[in-house]
Amino acid sequence: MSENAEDLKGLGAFIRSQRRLAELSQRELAKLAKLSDPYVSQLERGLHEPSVRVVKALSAALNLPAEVLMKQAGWLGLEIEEEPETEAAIRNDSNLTNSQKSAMLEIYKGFVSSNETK
Amino acid sequence: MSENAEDLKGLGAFIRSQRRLAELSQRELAKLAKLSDPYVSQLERGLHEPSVRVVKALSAALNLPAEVLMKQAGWLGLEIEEEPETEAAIRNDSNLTNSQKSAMLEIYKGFVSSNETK
DNA sequence: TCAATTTGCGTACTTTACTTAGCGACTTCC
DNA sequence: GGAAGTCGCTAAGTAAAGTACGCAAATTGA
Repeated sequence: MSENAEDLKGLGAFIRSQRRLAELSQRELAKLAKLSDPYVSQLERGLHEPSVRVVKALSAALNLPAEVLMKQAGWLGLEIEEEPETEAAIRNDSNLTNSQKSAMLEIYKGFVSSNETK
Repeated sequence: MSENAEDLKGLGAFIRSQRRLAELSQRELAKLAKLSDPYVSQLERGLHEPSVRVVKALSAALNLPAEVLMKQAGWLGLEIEEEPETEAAIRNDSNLTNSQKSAMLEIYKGFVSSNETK
């Protein structure tokens, strides 16, 4: 049945990437989420299935909705949205002026197209 | 901070009511969900916080969407909130590399904070 | 009436989640 | 040259999740 071992590795990799994006060390994230740092290390390598308590603490520390982590863990059916709707998010963001939106969209498109020609 | 002790009892009571609604004994439900029957008994009385694996197995056995049980356990926000969420969209965008994400996030935060002091 | 099952639960045990302590491989700074 | 800090990780322990076994109080049914 191959099991959820793959899901665990996926979740771990996701946590690691989000932690690095937030520029946090394992110890810093552990402190924010009130966990031990070796356990964060073990989770990132997919050695354990975290409890819901832990997932909620991690998502809070990483400023992510808990649903996103749960979905990564394969715990939630896809009924929770979340597509890479970056462009739409920028356009709909009331915290940005129109010219700021244009600037970000241009930067974004530049990044994406430069990646495609890789 | 007795905290989630109430949530646990609520979840247990909910499981029990759903099980009876389906006309199942604890042993039958346990077999369907591949659990031991004393454990089902313990869960219904709120003695333990089940893992996600167990919640999923129970919801499948009871023909309920997992989200319903998770909400009963207080694990899920009541709905999919989502504000602007531009940051989350950027972070989740698989079309961007990590350094590109960092760059866009920095630009974005710069815009937002400059607007606030206006 | 009285076996024979079935119900839910107490208890002791195993397994897994999670922590405390510490190691080796870098850095940084004197 | 170090000392001193930080990084991710291993190893060994504790605590909590989950199971195996059995018991007493209901049911069923002859």
